[in-house]
Amino acid sequence: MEALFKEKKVRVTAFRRTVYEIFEKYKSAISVNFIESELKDFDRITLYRTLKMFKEKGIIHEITFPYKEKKLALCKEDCKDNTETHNHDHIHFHCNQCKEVYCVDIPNFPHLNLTNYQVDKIEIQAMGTCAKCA
Amino acid sequence: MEALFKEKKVRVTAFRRTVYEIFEKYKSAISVNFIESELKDFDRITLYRTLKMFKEKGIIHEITFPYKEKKLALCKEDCKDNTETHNHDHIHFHCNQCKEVYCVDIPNFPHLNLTNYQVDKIEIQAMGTCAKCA
DNA sequence: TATTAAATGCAATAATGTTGCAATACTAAG
DNA sequence: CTTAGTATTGCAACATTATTGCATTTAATA
Repeated sequence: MEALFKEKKVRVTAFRRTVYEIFEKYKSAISVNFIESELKDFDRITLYRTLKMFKEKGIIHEITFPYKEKKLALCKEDCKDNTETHNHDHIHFHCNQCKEVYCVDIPNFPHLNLTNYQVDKIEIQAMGTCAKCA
Repeated sequence: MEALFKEKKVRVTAFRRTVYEIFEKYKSAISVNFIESELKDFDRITLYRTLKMFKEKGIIHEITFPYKEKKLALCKEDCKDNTETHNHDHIHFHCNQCKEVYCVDIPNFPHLNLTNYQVDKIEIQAMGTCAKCA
C-alpha cells in the first residue's frame, strides 16, 4: 500500500490505511454503508473525502447496478488517475444469491459496433449466480 | 398511454399523465432532478411514489453509469412488471459531448461465457459520442 | 526537528428519499 | 346516478446521504 500511495502521490495517514485495508480484506465490492459499519470511531466527512480522493486517484472505482446500492472496489494496477478513464478488462458480476458484487476478469472483452455512434468504452454488468453459490 | 396503464393495472391520474408525457417528450433518459424542473406545482413525495410505481410496473427503467447521475427512461413493450427482470435488447449509451443518455437497440446482443459463473442477464453501458454529436 | 502543506474534525447546511395519516378522487356496484 | 370502498394525493415530520468552510492537527522533507 505504501508503494501504491507514493506512486499516486497520496499521503499515508492512519485513517486512509484503515479504509484501504477494509477494501483489501473483502474480495468483493463494498458499499459506503458497509465501510462505515466496519469503522468504529470515525468522521463521516473524512470518509467521504477519502473515498472521493481514492476514486480520483484511481485507487478504487465505482460499480453501479440499477436498483442496487452503489459499490466500490479496488482498482487493478492499470487504472488512470481520474474517475472518467478507469480502464477495466473486467466485468462486474452481481450474484442474486449472496448479493455480492465481484470484479471478474474476462479473456476477450466484447467489442461493440454501433452504426452512427462512436463507442469509446463499454462497461458490462452481469447478473446471475457466482462461483461460490453455483 | 391509457392502454398501457390499463394493461399494467395503473390508474390514470392527472399527475401520472403529466409525468408520463415528460418521458415521452424527451427521447433521452432523464433524471429525477430534470423531471422536477419540468413540473411547476407538484408534491415531491407524490413524484417519488409515482416513479417508484412506474418502475415496479415496468413502465420505466433505471439507468446507472458510475460517476454519473441516475437516469430514467421509458421501457419498451417487453418489460416484465418488476424492477428486477426488465428485459432489454438495447444498451445504454452516454454521450460525452452532449451528456445525454440514450437507449440504443443493437441487432446481436453480446453473450457472455464465464467459467464458474452462471450468467442470467447482462447490462451494457457504453460511452462515446452519439449520432447527433459525431 | 522545524517548516509547511495537506489532512482531519466539527458545525452548519443541502440534497435526496421515506413514513404515517387525513383529505380527496376515482371506480365499480347497485 | 349515487354511494361505498379503495387508491391516490398532499402535508408534516423525519431519515439518510453528501457537501462546504474553517480552525486544528498531522505528515513529509529539508
